Amino acid sequence: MTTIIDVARRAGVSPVTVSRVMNRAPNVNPETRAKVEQAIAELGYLPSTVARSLRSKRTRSLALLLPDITNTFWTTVARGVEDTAQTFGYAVFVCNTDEDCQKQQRYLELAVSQRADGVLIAPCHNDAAALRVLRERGVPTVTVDRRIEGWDVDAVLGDSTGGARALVQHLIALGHRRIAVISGPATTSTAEDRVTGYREALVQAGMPVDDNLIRRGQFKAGAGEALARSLLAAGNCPSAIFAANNAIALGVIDAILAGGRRIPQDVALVAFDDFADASHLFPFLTVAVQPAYEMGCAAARLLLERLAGAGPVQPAHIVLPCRLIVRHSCGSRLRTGGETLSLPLMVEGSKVEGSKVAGLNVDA
Amino acid sequence: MTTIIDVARRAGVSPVTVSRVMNRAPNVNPETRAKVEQAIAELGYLPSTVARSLRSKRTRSLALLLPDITNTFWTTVARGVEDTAQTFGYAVFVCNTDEDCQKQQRYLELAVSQRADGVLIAPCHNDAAALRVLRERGVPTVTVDRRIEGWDVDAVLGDSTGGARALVQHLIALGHRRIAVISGPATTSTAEDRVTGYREALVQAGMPVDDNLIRRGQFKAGAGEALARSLLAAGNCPSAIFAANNAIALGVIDAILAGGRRIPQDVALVAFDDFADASHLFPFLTVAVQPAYEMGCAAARLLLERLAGAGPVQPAHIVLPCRLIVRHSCGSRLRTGGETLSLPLMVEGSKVEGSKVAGLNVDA
DNA sequence: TTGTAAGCGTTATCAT
DNA sequence: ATGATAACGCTTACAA
Repeated sequence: MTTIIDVARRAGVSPVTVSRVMNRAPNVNPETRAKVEQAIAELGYLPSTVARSLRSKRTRSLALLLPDITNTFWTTVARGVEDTAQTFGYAVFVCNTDEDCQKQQRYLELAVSQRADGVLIAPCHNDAAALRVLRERGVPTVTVDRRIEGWDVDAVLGDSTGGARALVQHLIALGHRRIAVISGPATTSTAEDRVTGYREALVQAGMPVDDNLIRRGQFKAGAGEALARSLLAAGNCPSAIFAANNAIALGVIDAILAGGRRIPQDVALVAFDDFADASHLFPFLTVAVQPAYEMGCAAARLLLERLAGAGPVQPAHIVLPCRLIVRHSCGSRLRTGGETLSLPLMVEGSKVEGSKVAGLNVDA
Repeated sequence: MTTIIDVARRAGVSPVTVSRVMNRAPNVNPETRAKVEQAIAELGYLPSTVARSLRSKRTRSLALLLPDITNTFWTTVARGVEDTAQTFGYAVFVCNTDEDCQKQQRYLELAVSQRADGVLIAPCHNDAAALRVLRERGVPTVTVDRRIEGWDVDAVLGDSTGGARALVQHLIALGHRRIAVISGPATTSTAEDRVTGYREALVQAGMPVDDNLIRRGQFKAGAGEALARSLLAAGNCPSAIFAANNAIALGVIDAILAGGRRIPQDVALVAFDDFADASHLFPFLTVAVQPAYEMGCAAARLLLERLAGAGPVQPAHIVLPCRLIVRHSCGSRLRTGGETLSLPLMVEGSKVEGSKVAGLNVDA
């Protein structure tokens, strides 16, 4: 493969000069630059990032560890990260952890071995110990969508608590008095924040919290279905279910329909996250949508600022608001449309309570 | 960061010995190995793949270029590739080309710069010129889902022609006589193969082929919607539409419903590709499902065999069969289930004609 | 079985 | 503005 030396010879200069041209150094004679650029073009020279990285100690690459690359929420986050990174000349490795801490550990070690300049991660567990590999090496890190305990690190989050509260308030406003929640693992902040929002809505409405209506499992369709089945099989079936993410919602839909029940006539359903292009095909589903793409952008920008030595001194916790999309469905006929409400922006713990969401009272 | 020299010092051996231990070389004294392994553990040493790659001239990484990372078909392919690659100790960079040849070109150059050992690509254009960067450098390459013209390279494909034929035969068997197809760009083999299958089904049934019912655009929801709208707006509206992939199908659904029509009562719809977890929510949609995960696995395995110096001498063209999932829907009530038929396996042009699919005659 | 020496392709540093 | 030199961290080739 062509090297910088081949180019240098062809252009009649030293390798260092070629390097300068490649790196847009200012102190190069325009004529020399032209010669070199011609040689580069003629030889189709593409520099080895491997050699470059070894010498410069920067790879200009980021690692992005996601729990489920088949979930459009995560792929949308990934696009935000990639687009932003690319703007700054950074490449992104996307790694699929499958919510599996072992797999995550392997990928983290890989990221370190690859000498990624920084890591973006939706940790599969909120214990900071899992990120030790990064912490003890001082690898710049940003968590996405999830907080961790025990390491105050940059984080970009959706407003899980607020979104959950709004969804449950919506159900309450519709008259539901027996509402269940099916959430993710208790070891992820996102799952627990959504349960917290659920509780808050009930308490604020002066309703009792029945722990039997709070179920936890994986953020996966299979788990959602199993939990919903057991919930529906038990006596005193809830009139509404809040699914803590889109994958769970899909499973819940299965479970409800499999039991011969209808949505929302027999069991109402609200969910966190949307279903991308397919969203209009769920006319019955009111959802709290996170700004996935923007979350990816924000996380990448934060990380890149750190790498550039800029950025806030204190670790930043950026919380982006969710959009509540209220969908109506009287029967089962597919119908598009719905109303959109924006929840207020929240940054760094400056929670805005109440909001117009509390005033929701849309007919279903 | 800890280097091999630190480990060597700590273990009281030379760096080469550490290298031997890391690489599981056989000629290392068990006691020495133990010492070294302990030093590695104590220091938490993770070797630099950057330095390793520079010296060994192998990065143990593959580049995977996909047109749309938010489409579950592609993410499923990606998982197949990753799982297989990981088994062999290879990392995978996933790159999102967005069906944009310029973006693809940049990613190819990046892949070469990164010195990826091999490239898996669903080319956004069937002209081999776009892959020149790879070809002229002898980078081992496998195309996925799409063929290219002008470079006989390894390829792993779904049976687009057969799947399309089966879908259209299904519509014909149901009595449809005016069937439209909305396909992808004419410059992708997949789009054209599906149009070919469509034509074949019509011709075999002795039906006329009306070029006005053949529309082409992007493999995207927006394109599908626009094309379907213009199709439905024209006089002599088709009674059925064949959408050449899942993204197009979503747009078509939009267009049909927006026109106040129902599916399938007013306009029937069949599509290539499924919708992953959400598939059961499309009770009206008969689809030809490609074995996406297996396609990814097969492509990765083929590439890795090449890298290992094994594999067939001639470029291989592996064509995997599609599953036809026939879904029924008399009304608009959500209903799960359906029938599954397997199309015969096809490898390397050994097309199996006819098959039991021709005998399809399921009521809708 | 272990070690020494050299080099992979680039860039940092210093010199001119 | 340009070049000479060394070094990044590892593995290959060869020697002991």
